[in-house]
Amino acid sequence: MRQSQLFTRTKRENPSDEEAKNAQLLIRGGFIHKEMAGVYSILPLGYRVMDKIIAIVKEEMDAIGGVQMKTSALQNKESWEKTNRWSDDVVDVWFKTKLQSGSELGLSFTNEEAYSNIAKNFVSSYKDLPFYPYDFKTIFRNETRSKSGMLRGREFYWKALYSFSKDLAQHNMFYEKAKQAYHNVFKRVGIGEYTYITFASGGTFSKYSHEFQTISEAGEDTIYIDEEKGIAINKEVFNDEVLAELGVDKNKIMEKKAIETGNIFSLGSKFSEPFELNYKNENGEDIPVFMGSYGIGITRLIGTVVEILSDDKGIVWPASIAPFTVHLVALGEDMSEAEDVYKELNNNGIEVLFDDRVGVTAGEKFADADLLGMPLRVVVSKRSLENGGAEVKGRTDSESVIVPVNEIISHVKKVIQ
RNA sequence: CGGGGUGUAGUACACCGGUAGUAUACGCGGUUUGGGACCGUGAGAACAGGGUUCGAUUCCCUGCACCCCGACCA
Repeated sequence: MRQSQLFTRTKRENPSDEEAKNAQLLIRGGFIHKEMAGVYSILPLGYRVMDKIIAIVKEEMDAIGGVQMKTSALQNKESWEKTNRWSDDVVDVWFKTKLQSGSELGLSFTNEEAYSNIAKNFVSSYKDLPFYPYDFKTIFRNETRSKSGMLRGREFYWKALYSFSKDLAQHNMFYEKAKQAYHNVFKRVGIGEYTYITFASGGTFSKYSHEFQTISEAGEDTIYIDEEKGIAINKEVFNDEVLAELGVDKNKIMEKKAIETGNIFSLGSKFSEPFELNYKNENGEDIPVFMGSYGIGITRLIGTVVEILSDDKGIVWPASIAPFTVHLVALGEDMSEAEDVYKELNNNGIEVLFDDRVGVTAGEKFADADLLGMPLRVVVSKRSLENGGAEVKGRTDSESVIVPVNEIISHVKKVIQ
């Protein structure tokens, strides 16, 4: 994409109405636009990041048997009354509205009811199980206080997968696969080394749920990390008994603030019972389906990556989710050589943002490249050509290297793999 | 929802009970051309309502918006 065609502009200064680093940088770079507190529109650059994260999550969900679908945002009252979650006294984050007829509706704040309701139409025998539908969806929560930019919004985008199994054993097999898939996701989006599977409160059907907590001062949760075991314990369940059960030495743990970037949860029959979501077993008996839920906040993940991986110059995108792999910067009036490089990169399937803006100084282009955070910066100018080609620099490198023009493609491919 | 703070050009900030200023961004002209370069010039602003006052952007009240702390986060 040509930067001259990108309608967004970078801003030199932080917005006065954002304190959170992730929101400041994303707004300054033109990745998002704030509509109101806790509500952001995703601009072209931000959309490319979101798109890549979605692709990664989709791949991992498909790999463990997930089947993608789409549940509706508008939800009818009846489904939620079955589980006693319609009343504002029980759930205080509802956004509700009405049809012209007067019927009440709600905007999805989660998906259990929607999926249970759908599954009821298709489950009748143990032979129908298990299955694992999931979707990406805008979720609405009327939070009393949104905060921290993209980390806690009133409208956000998530992936929710639900497992429908015949019993605990079948459920557990998938649950373990899901754990691994989640590890894969966080590793692939570049925050694996900061993210710990964390034991948290479990509810009726399992002692623990598992959260994926990414270490960050911007986080709302406090966790205790056992580095050796590679696990953590959420403060909400932290006590001597839990420590003993998990075999964690109290003297070897670190207390950290963390962002809950994902969670997986055994639901058991909590939802299948009120929906009478049963199947017939081999003996013809009605048995409630054993459910599990698996969520990842996509927009929260974007904020988390920025929160963790940025530096004082701007954002540092991991190559896997960067809007573009290469930020091609043309300096000087004669951009013909840069144009050729741009075409060549495109022809080789390398995603490139081409700073072809006329009359913008070198310093400004460099500052923008740092702020926008593409993994590789390639400068083509009179000087670089005199020096033997293009200057290639990784976002976090301090020095660039000269690469002959005819070797740029192979060099880029080698660096990003 | 409790507490605290803030609302002024697109953005970030000043000042002031009596003509609202600077930077940046933007338009135009020119000089520049490797880390947000420079000169000239132009356009552009007081959250809303009420009150006090000769006069309110400034002081007071109410509302609204935004930020932060806490509570909440099934």
